[in-house]
Amino acid sequence: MATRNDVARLAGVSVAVVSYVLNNKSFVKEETRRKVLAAMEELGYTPNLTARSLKTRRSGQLAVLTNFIGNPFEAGILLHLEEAARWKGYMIAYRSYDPDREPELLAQLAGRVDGIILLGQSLAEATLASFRKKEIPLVSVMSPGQPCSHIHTVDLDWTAAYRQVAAELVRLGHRHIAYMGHGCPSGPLYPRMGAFAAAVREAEAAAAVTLRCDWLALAVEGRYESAREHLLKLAAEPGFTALVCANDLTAIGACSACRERGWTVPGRLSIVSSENILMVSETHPPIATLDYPRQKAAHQAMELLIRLIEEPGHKEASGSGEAEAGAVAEEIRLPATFIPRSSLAQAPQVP
Amino acid sequence: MATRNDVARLAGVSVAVVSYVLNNKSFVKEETRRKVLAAMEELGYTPNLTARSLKTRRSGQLAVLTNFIGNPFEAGILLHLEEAARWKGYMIAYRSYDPDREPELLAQLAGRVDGIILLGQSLAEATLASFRKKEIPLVSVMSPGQPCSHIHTVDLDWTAAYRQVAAELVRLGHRHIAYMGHGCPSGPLYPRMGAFAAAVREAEAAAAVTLRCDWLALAVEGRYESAREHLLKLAAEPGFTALVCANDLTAIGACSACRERGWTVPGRLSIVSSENILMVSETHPPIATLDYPRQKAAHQAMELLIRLIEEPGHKEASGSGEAEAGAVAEEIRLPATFIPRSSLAQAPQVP
DNA sequence: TTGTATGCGTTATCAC
DNA sequence: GTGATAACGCATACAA
Repeated sequence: MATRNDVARLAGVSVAVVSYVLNNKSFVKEETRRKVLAAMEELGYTPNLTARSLKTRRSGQLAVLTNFIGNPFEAGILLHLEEAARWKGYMIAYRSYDPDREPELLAQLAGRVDGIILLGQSLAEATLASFRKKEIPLVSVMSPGQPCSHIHTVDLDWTAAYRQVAAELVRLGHRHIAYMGHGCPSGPLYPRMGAFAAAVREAEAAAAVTLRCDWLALAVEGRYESAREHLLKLAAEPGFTALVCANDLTAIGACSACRERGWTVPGRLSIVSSENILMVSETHPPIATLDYPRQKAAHQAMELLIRLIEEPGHKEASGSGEAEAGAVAEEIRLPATFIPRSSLAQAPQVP
Repeated sequence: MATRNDVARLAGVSVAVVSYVLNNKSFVKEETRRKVLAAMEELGYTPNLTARSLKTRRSGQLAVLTNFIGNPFEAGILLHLEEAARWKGYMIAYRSYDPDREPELLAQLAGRVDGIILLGQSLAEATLASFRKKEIPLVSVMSPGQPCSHIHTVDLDWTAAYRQVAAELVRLGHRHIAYMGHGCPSGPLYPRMGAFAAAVREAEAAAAVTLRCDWLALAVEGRYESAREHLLKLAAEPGFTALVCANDLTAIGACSACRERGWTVPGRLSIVSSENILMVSETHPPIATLDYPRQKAAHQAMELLIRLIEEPGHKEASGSGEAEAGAVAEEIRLPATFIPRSSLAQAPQVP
């Protein structure tokens, strides 16, 4: 609407002075500053951020990519990401992620965002290379489903977390455990399965027991329905007494499926979940889970991303050459807190 | 990184031709087009969207403002808004809304977004006037807490919706009903209270009965805790047999509070909720609720907003003058579907 | 302390 | 069919 020219004319100064005032340069005479401010006020002037971006090559915007914001877990992370970004003077450009639309990604983001936060998505190497070439840094909250080269990551220390869970299950006498994870290898739930497997092996060694594990991979979406179907399959194998879920939505579905089948929780089946969204404390019974410190994860990721933006060349940019030796991806691992709730109990005696 | 100039040089053409190719002008010689495309490919060129915005005065970005994306309801709307925006070629700039930061709003959004979606927030009149002056259209999904002048709105037809609920409650013998709403008049839950009051009056007239209503206004955040506290207060008044909640999060909290107090649902108390987020079908008992067609609401709002952007002067802009006669705010009302579930039953006999 | 001039990467209007 | 060139609104080096 009103431009810097209009302000300058009204205040009787040059356009440069208006800029100086806007950028709080201290050398502007106080009287001039007041005149300029008055003019801006009168015209209802606001600087055009687009023009500024063009000049400064900084948009002040950060992209957040996730494929399903409907999960309160992801939404909670977005909440805290936005909060952290705002404190640092950035805005969030939210865009859902879909592998089919990945080719467009670059064109839609390049020159519009200063950095990118991934929520556990894995990007094609070609895409990653393009972003690196354009020097758009990228940080992932939650490890990408598939290992991606040189992606900075903030995530829970899943192995340590599941170590606690496995130990607790063993202590309570559970010997046959099912893990309900996610079949889609590009999604954020995938790495959790591997971590659980590792934790189980350690637990066996430590407690000198043998655990039998079933791995249930959920089909892509509709976690509730999938949880139901998979529980049915499991019902064919009567030995198992505990179920560990890769996320809370799945656990809630499993819990509800148990009720439908007449299985008591934890009488027949103990359930332990992961993430600790608000709802799992309000189910019946409340579900034991691993608390994922979402705020801390979001803030650390944001801090890292902004550092990469504002101190270029610090990491990644070795600049020239093909051997990106300097490009060591930072990997921040957060500790989880195990939240015991009444969905977890002693294993029932099996005949 | 690579600019249009680089492409032009490499392809041995002028910058204009590159533009022609990008904009699919048909008059470009096929051979030239191929040369240009090859050059773009080789350089990994992507048009700078910021520069384009500056020139075209269109950013292709739409702001979404909400104050609590942690609620799966709001998150679900965001999801569908993004979806609709994407189909139309727009991106979403997500920003949390906080009355304290409203003054900054204009400066952060002006010139960066082509339009704004509010999620039930009410803005100060001064802010609204500024946006109108800058011709940034604004559509609200859910009615703002406080009536705002000339804001286009898409929301549920709450009066009609609660009419169904009230009739059902009366039919089941309930005569003393509590409504748990939201005390904060600027939030999206506030208008629902008024709608329920109206519906109750109608129900009384229609069924020739007298209903006693208690109104419980929740304190700002932490709905679960608030739900607990207010239920305690209600306990002092033993007569009531039904509770209607303004949203599902509240209802889940209330349900859980009942369990703690040893009140059975629906034996002692029937609960009806509003919104129908995924979780309320998985609680124990499942909670009867009003389904809010989030996708439809989001899509209609987005469609309206984009129409306002792309057909300026159609609405609002009578352009000059003070009497904004043409500025009739559109108000789209969606029908709700009542979802009966087992949290709702016959009223118990009271002594 | 302030003004002038240049360029950021586009689009769009002209000429040629 | 294609090539110069002038804006868009801002930041800033340099001159005054």
